[in-house]
Amino acid sequence: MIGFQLEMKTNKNMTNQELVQLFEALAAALKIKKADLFRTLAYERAAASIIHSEVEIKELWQQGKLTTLPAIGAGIAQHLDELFRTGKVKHFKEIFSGLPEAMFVLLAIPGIGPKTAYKLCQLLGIRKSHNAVKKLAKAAQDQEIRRLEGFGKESEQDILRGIKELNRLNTGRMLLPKALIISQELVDYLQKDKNTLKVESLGSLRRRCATIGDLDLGVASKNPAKTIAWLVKYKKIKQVLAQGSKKASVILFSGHQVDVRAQSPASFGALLQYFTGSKLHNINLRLLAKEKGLSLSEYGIKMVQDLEGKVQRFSNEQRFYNFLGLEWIPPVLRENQGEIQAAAKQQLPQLVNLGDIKGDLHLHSDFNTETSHDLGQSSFKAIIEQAISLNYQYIAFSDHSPSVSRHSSQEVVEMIKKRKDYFEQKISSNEKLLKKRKLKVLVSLEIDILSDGKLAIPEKAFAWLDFAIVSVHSSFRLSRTAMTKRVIKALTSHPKIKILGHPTGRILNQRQGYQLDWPEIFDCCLKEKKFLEINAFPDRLDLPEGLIKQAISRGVGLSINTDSHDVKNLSNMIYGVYTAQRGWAEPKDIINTLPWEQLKPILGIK
DNA sequence: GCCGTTTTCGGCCCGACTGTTTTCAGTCG
Repeated sequence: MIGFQLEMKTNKNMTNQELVQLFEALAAALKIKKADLFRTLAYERAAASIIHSEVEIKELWQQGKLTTLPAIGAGIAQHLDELFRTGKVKHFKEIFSGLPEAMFVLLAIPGIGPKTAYKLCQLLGIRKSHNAVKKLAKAAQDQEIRRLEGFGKESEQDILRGIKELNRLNTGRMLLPKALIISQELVDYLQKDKNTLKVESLGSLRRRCATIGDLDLGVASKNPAKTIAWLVKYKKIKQVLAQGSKKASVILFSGHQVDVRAQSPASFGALLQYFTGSKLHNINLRLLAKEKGLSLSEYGIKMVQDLEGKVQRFSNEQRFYNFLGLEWIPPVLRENQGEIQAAAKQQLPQLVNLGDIKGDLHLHSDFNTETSHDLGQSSFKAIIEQAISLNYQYIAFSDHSPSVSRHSSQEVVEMIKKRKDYFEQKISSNEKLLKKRKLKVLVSLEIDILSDGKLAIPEKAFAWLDFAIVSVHSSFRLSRTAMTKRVIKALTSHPKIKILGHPTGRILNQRQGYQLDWPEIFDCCLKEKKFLEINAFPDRLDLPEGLIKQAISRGVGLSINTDSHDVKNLSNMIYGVYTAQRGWAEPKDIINTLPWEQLKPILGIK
């Protein structure tokens, strides 16, 4: 977790995010108190496990299933039970006793760990959390820190830089496309050096996570030290944070931190594996290795028994996994969601790829539907030309429904009929081209789900639609029960409604999305033959991967759509595909991998 | 404090880099 205040205070209704902060704070406190190292590690693992949980921990508690979560055993389960019953945990209070609350705020500053945070609070007399960062910044500016024992001029500067970095982190992580662009420029630069043999992204970027913190790159190099020397000459570097013979950390003028690791080509496969993570994936891979008497590192694999410590090196990652008796695991799957077990049984999914996508069912055109939402920017013509260049077999114009507050029900019907006539006319005037390029154009609509679950268009208007998407665009704060009822009511209110658009409503870095009872939504989709969207817009990526995996395991079909509001957004499809891959999706799980003739009956089109 | 299809006890990942040190502790990934 970054940029958040770690939580010492507890209550009966703690969310997963708050619990993660609580457990990280507990681990930090245990480190100060020099508790058993492995007990500390256990709390850190519990925090990591909660981060990855798709269900609320409180719900698991209500169902008596706390210990089904990895890294939650009898001990922590008992503490959580006390927490959810009484809002307090006696044992946690003891762990925190005697520690200043301010130190847990300072921990959010990069470069400051538990020991340093504690020491600074003690030596500078910082106790309260609300102004801790401010007080620390002032002490650093007043050059007080360099006079403290164990600190110096450099560490004082580090603290100031860290506080600046904290403010940047608080503004949110980078969206995936931006991270890809910035890293590509640096990849191009690194490839210009004659020592460079190969450059690859590492970490969350290589796993194609929705948001990225720092950028990590790995270089296979004939001379790692020279590669690092070449890197720090990159003209977009604002500051070199650390530089050694194998790695360097730098900050770019854009404010983003980049970590680069260089290694000889003979060990490049091991380096890729090691720094791609995720952390939990690697921990479990190492446990598996250990069972076989092997030890993994970024240099390769060695026999634990081998006193000479000879390391079996791997130039390629595939052989690294094979050596452990596993299929190569695609980076998008390395999130400790059962991929290691699946790889051992040769049962990894055959992931969906961009090339499998045969059409886009959620596009906004510039036809003015007099909606309260954003209109599309591009014309019919521009969009079909782009669809043709992507080799699509079908697209659907799914503009927003007309605003209900500004139109009578009769006006809405007329508007939708007018829109149908407009598209019919456009389709027929481009008939030759569409036929030649085998592109089917559908007239759909993205209909608002009103707060009571009614639709923003009257029943009559469906006559002018081939099918429809429904989405929530308002009243995000309903209770889970009310929201679930609302969505199910809307989804099942007409047979032409086929897809639930951006199902969680999340906007990355901006809002969390609303609460839904997912098992109920999945059941509804199965029973009523409805589909969930994987919205490929980079700040949505919605469904998130965890729910994709659950939906697939229940047999619910999905549709990856770009929700394009401009012709250039059609290329965002790849981000939806990455997200689908992270949710273990195969082509058979995604309805728009079907050729038109097979999709047609699924959408109920004759 | 967690975990186990050889274990219910005895393991638990480890190397790079930095700063302030005279040989190492703290942080990070």
